[in-house]
Amino acid sequence: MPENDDATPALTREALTQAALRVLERDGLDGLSMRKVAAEVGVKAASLYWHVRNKQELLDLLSDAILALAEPPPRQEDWRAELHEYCFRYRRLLLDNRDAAKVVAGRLAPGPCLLNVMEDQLDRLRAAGFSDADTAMASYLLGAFVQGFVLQEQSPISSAEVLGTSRRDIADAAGDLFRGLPTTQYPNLAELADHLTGPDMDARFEFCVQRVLDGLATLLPADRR
Amino acid sequence: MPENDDATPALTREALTQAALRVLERDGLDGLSMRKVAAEVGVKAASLYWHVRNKQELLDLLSDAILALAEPPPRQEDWRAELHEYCFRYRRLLLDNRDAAKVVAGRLAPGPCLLNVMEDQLDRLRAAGFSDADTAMASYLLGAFVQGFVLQEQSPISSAEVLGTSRRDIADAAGDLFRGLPTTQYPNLAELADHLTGPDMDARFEFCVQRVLDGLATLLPADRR
DNA sequence: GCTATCCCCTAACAGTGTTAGGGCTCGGTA
DNA sequence: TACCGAGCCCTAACACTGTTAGGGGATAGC
Repeated sequence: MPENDDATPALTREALTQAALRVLERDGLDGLSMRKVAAEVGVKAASLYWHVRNKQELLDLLSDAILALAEPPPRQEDWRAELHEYCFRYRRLLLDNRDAAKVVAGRLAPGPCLLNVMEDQLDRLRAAGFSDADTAMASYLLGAFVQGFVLQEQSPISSAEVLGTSRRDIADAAGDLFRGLPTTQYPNLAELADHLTGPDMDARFEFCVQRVLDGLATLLPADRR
Repeated sequence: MPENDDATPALTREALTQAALRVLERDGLDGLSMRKVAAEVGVKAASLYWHVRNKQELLDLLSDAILALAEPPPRQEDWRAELHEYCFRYRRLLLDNRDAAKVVAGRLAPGPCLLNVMEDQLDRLRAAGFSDADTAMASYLLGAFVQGFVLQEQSPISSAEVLGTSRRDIADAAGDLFRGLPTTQYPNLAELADHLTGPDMDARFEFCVQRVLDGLATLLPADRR
């Protein structure tokens, strides 16, 4: 009976990946086990190894599946506005899909979607007027920067897991911590406590993106900045 | 007999951390288990939980212990050279200690050594002439950037674990991959293959650091750049 | 000598990734 | 029609993992 109703649509690598994506969203990366993914598609764990070499290969597929959700921003005259939007969308993508940053950063899987993203990125950079060498480097910089930012942004504060302190409370607690430090030993931390903990992550990202774009702008001939 | 010879120096959190550091160096983060750390100090796994709440707390200690190895560069007149050296040393630290980037990036543990590093960083930025608000943001940017770069740099290429392809061969293989892509669908990737895979990581980091520093320089009044 | 504290132990639980080997159900072929 | 091989899933198991409960021996103070 090759006829299978669409409720259980033929166990393919694609279906496996989508199931893994659902488990990831529900239980996070730490809760993503082969047994759970198998259960999600109505199958036992060992069966997955017929379709996938090991868990890492599944994570590679997962990584590419997440990148598939990326929607490149419209092309614009203003290269800065375009790259700015590009960074913001990339960060949004990593924030909106649970543990996406960890999955994508964990391993560089050159799947088709990553290639598409890279191709698109290179095209925009060249259109902005960057040289071939600078384009290649700038692409690397943007990727590493956004991933690094989101990873940092999402890394849990170790002293704050005791209670379910929300994100806002964490900033307050960190502020208190900094302000409470001995001013003789940590004068700058104490003095800059408000600046260190005040701006929310959106504002920080805005700042950082602007700096990186400023840095890239210096590579362009003056009339194209 | 409270007297214990220095060969087994009284199981403290400090000794535990150092043992974990050795296991990390030997077996990597994936191979770092409570049982191995316990064996390293000549004890059974359950005993660790007397000194440490759980594995995560041990990783927090480990993170701070790695940061303790950081040697801040000498102060300089030229703020650019100073921050440049700062970034390079931070990257070196993360590269020289196995899986250090993953450990440090995994969780933000505000231990004493992290506070020291932050304090030092803030001091240098202010001395360079940055405003209080910019100093706080720049510190965040530098940390996220370097960590992101090293994490990206160390993330294994998924298609390359089949054989023990060395780092140099990986670049070659990636070059071949890019060049072999259909030029109609991936013209930029194919055309920039050499630029994308050619420069080694040191050169890429140099490029990226210079861009970030350029971006920060725009914040300074013209006479202090 | 008693007690309390500290520190380590054994044993176990529930879960992990992964493999070996068995069996069922198909499509194609003799 | 009978067989065969391939494709796909299964059970069972192995060697691990983090973590907890509860026991026991040594030490210090009263």
